[in-house]
Amino acid sequence: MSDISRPAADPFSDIMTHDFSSIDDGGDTWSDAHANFLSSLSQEETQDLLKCSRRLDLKSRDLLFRAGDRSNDVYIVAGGCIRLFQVSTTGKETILWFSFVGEIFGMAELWRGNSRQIHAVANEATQIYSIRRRDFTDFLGTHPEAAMKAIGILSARVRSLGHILVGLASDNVETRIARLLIRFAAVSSGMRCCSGTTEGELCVNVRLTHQDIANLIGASRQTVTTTLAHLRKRGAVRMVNHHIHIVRPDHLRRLLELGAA
Amino acid sequence: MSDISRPAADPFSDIMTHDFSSIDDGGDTWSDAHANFLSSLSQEETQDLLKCSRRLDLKSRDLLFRAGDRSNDVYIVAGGCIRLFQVSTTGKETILWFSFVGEIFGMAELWRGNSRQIHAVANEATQIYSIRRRDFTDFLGTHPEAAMKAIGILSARVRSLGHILVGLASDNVETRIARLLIRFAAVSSGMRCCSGTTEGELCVNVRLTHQDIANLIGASRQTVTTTLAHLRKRGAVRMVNHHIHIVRPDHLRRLLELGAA
DNA sequence: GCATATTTGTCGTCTAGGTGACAATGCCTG
DNA sequence: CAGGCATTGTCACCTAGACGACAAATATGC
Repeated sequence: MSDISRPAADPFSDIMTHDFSSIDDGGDTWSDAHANFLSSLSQEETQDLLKCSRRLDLKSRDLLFRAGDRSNDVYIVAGGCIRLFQVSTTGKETILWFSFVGEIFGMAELWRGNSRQIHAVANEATQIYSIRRRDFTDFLGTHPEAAMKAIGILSARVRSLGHILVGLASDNVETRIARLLIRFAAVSSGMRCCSGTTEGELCVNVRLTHQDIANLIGASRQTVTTTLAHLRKRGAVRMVNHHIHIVRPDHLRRLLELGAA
Repeated sequence: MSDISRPAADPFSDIMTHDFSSIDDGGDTWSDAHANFLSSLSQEETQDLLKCSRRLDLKSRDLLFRAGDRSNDVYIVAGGCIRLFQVSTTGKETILWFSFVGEIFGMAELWRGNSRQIHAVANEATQIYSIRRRDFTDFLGTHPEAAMKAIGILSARVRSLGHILVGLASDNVETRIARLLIRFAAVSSGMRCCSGTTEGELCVNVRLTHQDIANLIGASRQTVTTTLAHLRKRGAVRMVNHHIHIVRPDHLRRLLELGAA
């Protein structure tokens, strides 16, 4: 495996230095949607929250939970990346979310009571803080500031899902890919690229197979391969060390503004 | 206009008696997603919240806010129904949400600061409580219980949007319509149907044109018309007073379980 | 009660993109 | 280092559903 998104030796130092607040992807701020919950808390809050957490270490592809599970914890990514997805009755996998360092996930299912709606697997070697439902709600109850932040994060997710929904309903595959790449570039801009970016280039610093992209945008793997080849031929993106670099961000952004080509 | 979803003379009495908690739509509980925020609050909380609210009366099709607006209020539906949608660059309208009596909306955009992401129009004559951002956040800060409920509602919306997303990515139009109808039947089960339902029948007590349905499920109006005609021919649904009755709910549910036919 | 606008229903026609089938390449593991 | 698995690339084929264009039926405002 390449060194893309390699978990930091000490995940904590990583969490504390992440800050994407200045990246804009035109309209929605991805950094906002993928807000770093943990680093938004004060030292004290962080301590109060993590003191009742368990650490989990996951290897790539390890399953954290599956739909139907009773597990009722909230999780925070300490290092690595978690893929959250749903499988339809026809067997098709749809990726709903990637959770990166510092992000909290599983929160939306706490208030449902019974069971998980989605699947969560480690997209690479990943470290997790696991917090029991009860501990987490207690924490929120006793830390109003943190509760507000939780509301902010859920709000961001609502907005983000809304955007994705609109895109899925009205854009063609090329546009959906363009949007995805720009968003992921914004998320991963915090981690410096293994092989350096040329001026003006954006690095999509996440390990994504064509199948992953297909599952993220609701398309078939073949179409993704073809469309990506097309974007490459036009010089909009290029492959570097098995991940994508956006050569001309404005090129892709124009694609988005124009809608379907 | 027919008497579908006619706002009650006194919206309050309506709000207080609504309770969909027993309706299940198989998997997700629509009633949960469309939780009645207002009636979930205690008498005291309700008073504290509404004392700083303004009442707005909207005629059918009145615009409450549009994308880009600076308006930063949260709203609660006192009577009627609000359509929340986004328009893509190509002019295609995607409906993200319908807010019914008692529901709160606009909340997800409070934490964004700058501007509205979506459009909101009255789907019929509608009464609204409008609460300023500041008042609302203060309210949440001083009423932890209510803050928790807000989190619960946002969580439900996240789950619901996730479901819709998965459906959009992997189901065909017929399945998406079936799912939509069942969900809306569950929501509107609280209001009794103007013309009575036969035993075992469900009434989709919402005013929806084929175009609306198309915008909700990401399809073209023509396809919706055809598919609905098909479902009618097969006896799964029937038209009563210009709204839809689900004659055989289990028929539609089977459709969902099987996935694409 | 009339005129206009909106909604429904039904055609062809056309295409984006799904599907299946392979070969080629690369990668990880024993 | 070899075999196996995952990923990419590229076909040819096919179909769900978009789109445009109507006519008919309804609703709504004046």
